[in-house]
Amino acid sequence: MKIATFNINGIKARLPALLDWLDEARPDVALLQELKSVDEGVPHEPFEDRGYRVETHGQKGFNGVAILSRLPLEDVTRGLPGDDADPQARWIEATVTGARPVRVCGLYLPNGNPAPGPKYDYKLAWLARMEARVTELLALEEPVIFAGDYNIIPQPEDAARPEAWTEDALFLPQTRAAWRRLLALGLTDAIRAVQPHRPPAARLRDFTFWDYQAGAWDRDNGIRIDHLLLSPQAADLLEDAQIDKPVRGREKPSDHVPVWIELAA
DNA sequence: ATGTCATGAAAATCATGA
Repeated sequence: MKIATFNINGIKARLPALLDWLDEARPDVALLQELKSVDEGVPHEPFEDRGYRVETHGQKGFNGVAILSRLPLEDVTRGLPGDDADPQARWIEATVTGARPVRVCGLYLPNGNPAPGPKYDYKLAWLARMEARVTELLALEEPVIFAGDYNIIPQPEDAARPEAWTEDALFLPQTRAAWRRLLALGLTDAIRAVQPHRPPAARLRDFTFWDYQAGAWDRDNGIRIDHLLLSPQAADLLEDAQIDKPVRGREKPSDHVPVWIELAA
């Protein structure tokens, strides 16, 4: 089972690039973020023509997440539990069944800038709600995937220029501490789990986002903020994890690229 | 620092979010 996450930065603007990538990458499941559209604005036909069922959790203008699946899909839920008054569409779950069932959670974590401030407070509160939901799902002792745009740079080696991010909500100590708490619950960072051996001082350059501004892509001035975290039972099935970096260099690209895993499931 | 992009409301520019 191949599961991908991709922040597309607008379903309307990105449809051609998204379909080109789907046709070549052929993931069984694609978790999309930043639809920037209501549910009714997401076309189904181009995906259904390719064998994908479409489940969306949209919002006008901003945010919005979706699950595309070529495998049987059930028990779809929308919204991150823990605050019924939160109107932001940033979380969707479903169970997909290949050789065995896998619970997939697609997430678009708040950016949090400027920090400090109310937006950063929302990011930290959202992370606390996510910890609670992760804890619930881990108790099932089943394969579970938490994939999406985390808006978290976990470590200095996840940025080309870490010194430029020290005051940023994506890299502040509290943000990184919340990331470490997630891992401490028992989750595995898929990209880091399968990377080839490198010397400790190596610049890893496994980036997933390059700003549109200031020639960031041309300079490879990127950050790694799109992640797939795996429950222990999912990590046991992990066969591969890759970043589709060349997608960033194509025509009319998103500022993020797809990241995917292959599971023996 | 920003050399950008997408969206929506308002009305062919601007505010917002990233």
